[in-house]
Amino acid sequence: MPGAPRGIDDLAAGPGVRSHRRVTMQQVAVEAGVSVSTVSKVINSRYGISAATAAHVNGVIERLGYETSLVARSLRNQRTNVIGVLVADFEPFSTEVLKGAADAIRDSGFELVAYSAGGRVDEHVGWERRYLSRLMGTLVDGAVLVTPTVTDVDSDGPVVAIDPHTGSTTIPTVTADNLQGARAGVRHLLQLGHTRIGMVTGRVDLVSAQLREQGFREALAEAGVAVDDSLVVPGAFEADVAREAARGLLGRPGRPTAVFAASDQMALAVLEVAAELGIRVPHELSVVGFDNIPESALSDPPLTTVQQPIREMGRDAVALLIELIEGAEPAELHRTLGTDLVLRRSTRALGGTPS
Amino acid sequence: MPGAPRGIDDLAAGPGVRSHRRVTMQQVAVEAGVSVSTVSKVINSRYGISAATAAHVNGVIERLGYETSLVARSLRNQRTNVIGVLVADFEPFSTEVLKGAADAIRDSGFELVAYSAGGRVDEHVGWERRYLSRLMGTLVDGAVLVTPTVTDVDSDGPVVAIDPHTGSTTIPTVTADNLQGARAGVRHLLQLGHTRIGMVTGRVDLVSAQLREQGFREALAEAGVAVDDSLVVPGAFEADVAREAARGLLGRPGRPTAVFAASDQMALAVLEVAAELGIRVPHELSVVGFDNIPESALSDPPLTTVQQPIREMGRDAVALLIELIEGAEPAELHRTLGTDLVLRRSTRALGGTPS
DNA sequence: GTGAAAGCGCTAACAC
DNA sequence: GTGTTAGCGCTTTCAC
Repeated sequence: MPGAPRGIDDLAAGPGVRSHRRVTMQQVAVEAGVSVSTVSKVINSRYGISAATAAHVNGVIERLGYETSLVARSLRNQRTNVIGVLVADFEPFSTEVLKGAADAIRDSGFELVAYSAGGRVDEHVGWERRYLSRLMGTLVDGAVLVTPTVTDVDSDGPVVAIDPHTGSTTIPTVTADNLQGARAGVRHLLQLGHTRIGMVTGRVDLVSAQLREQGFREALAEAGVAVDDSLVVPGAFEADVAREAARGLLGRPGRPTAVFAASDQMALAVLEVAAELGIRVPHELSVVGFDNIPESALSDPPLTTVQQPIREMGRDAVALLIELIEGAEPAELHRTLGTDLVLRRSTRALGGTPS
Repeated sequence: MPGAPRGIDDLAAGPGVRSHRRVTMQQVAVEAGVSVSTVSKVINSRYGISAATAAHVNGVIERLGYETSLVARSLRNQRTNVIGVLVADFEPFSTEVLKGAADAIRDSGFELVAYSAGGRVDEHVGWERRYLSRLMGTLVDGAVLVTPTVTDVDSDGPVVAIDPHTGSTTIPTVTADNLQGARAGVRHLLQLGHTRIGMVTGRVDLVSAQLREQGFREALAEAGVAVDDSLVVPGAFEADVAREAARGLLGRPGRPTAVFAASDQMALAVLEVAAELGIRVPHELSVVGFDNIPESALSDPPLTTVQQPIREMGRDAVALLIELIEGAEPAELHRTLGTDLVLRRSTRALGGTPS
């Protein structure tokens, strides 16, 4: 019984009838009086279509406001020309990465889609794996994993990790020179005469966090300063956690004269806590961060920090991923970008004269 | 066969041998010795499956690491349980929105995907329309448009706009009380004794920008202060443009004693230019922003600004969208959230004594 | 309880 | 040049 009021039926009733469902190629074909495959060929500029037909079909497409369904096309083709970026949450670091990724995507013919675990990372370690298998090969041609919670992803397509998990051996990575960076940051503190230096560490499962702590320890050892482990507190790369840690660190007697935080977000938290406790920065406390996120330049005082080229990392990761997707053999599968110490006003010589 | 950890390769014994492609339901079915439809029923917990079969199939799924293809499922079902957020670029405002959206998505059963035009908005006005028709009804069940470049979207599904384009009549919107907010900001300046007040305006095609300018003019009129149109300069909600505008505004003789910027990003740019020109803030220039993005609290001096609950706007937009998707009749289709003046240190009484 | 078969919207052989 | 046909991986009647 032809009782179903479906869009296609409407259209079959006569031209010009617009239903509320999305316009399909089928409808374009009927409306243009040609076959679906002809429409498909017109859309994809395949050979073997007369100019007149092409023009006519394009007219109908225009008139009906037709756009190809990404999903249907993806199911049919193995290629989708979409790159996915998987981030745990939208915060300053991942946002910078996203900007870099967007830079790299420009004029590449790819589109960019970001998936967020919504900050629920601790509850769902390994969420990337699930997302990856549901998307890869169908929705995206490849993916960039930002600070992933998993080591190896047995993915069905190219994957590049930014700031990878510890022990990632197989997947290509883009990362900053965390060891050198941390060393430089701590050396700076040492040169200013500080010896009682605290550290707020990052997410223990990330290579970057481990290397930053290692750099901290090495710089201290190099200067013949013994590490006081009670001054090394966990911050997990999260502002809240870092704030708590900073309270413990700064609220106690014999507090450090300087703090190295494994990320700017955490360094900013240290700054806040210092203000809260009436500890003047840099007069009574020097603080060095890591990342050089935009916010670090705007803090009071502006943060001395180890800059890593986050945006460039996003750009490189996507560029590398595209090479992989295109089947090229990239020269290097593990790219490490340099870090620089950015001197601002949150550090100062121990016992220095007031400015 | 002992010691074969590659489930997929084992399975490839039959027809359709393709080693590295994703695991399909078909493969699970073969491996489990059942039909595809049975596997589908197990996955979707449909009735009519024996506990034994379910357990067995689940075991195979586990072993093979199978995950359903989002694309294939989307093509078949009308529902995808995915919500899309379309942003022009990843910057502080849209990122805050994204965070709010992520909040709202939690435990809703929906997933969140962000699409970015990659900052190429000016080149591609109306990009949302294209994305929308390619995604809606297939990839996403609904979408949130952040500061869209288009008025009406003849979309095939629910759409909610945050900070909409001028003249949007049909689509539901979530927005802040821009008029009141701007009035409050400018009144604050007037109360401090300023009368020569400049303004850096926003993207002219956005309702928010227009209302902020209107609020500026109304507050001035209300105080009996004539608007000097040469003091109203376009900033387009972009830091670069605002910087240029600020240079013109502050570099000239007879510069204003106060500036109201239609966004924090632009206010921050004004701060930078002031520093560049050696104009001390707030001593020689008061600055009021709009948004209260995180960065505004960290500037030097911290920015006095009109706060709009960006994150909440993201949350509300998604909540509203979900109602729409679920077929509910939302009580209100246009939600306006309150704004508050946040007093920090970038404003000061005209001719006030040094602190 | 389970399987066979149709079909979502699209593309790519291959016919005509 | 253009149409016909066969699926991509999945869900869902409807038989058995």
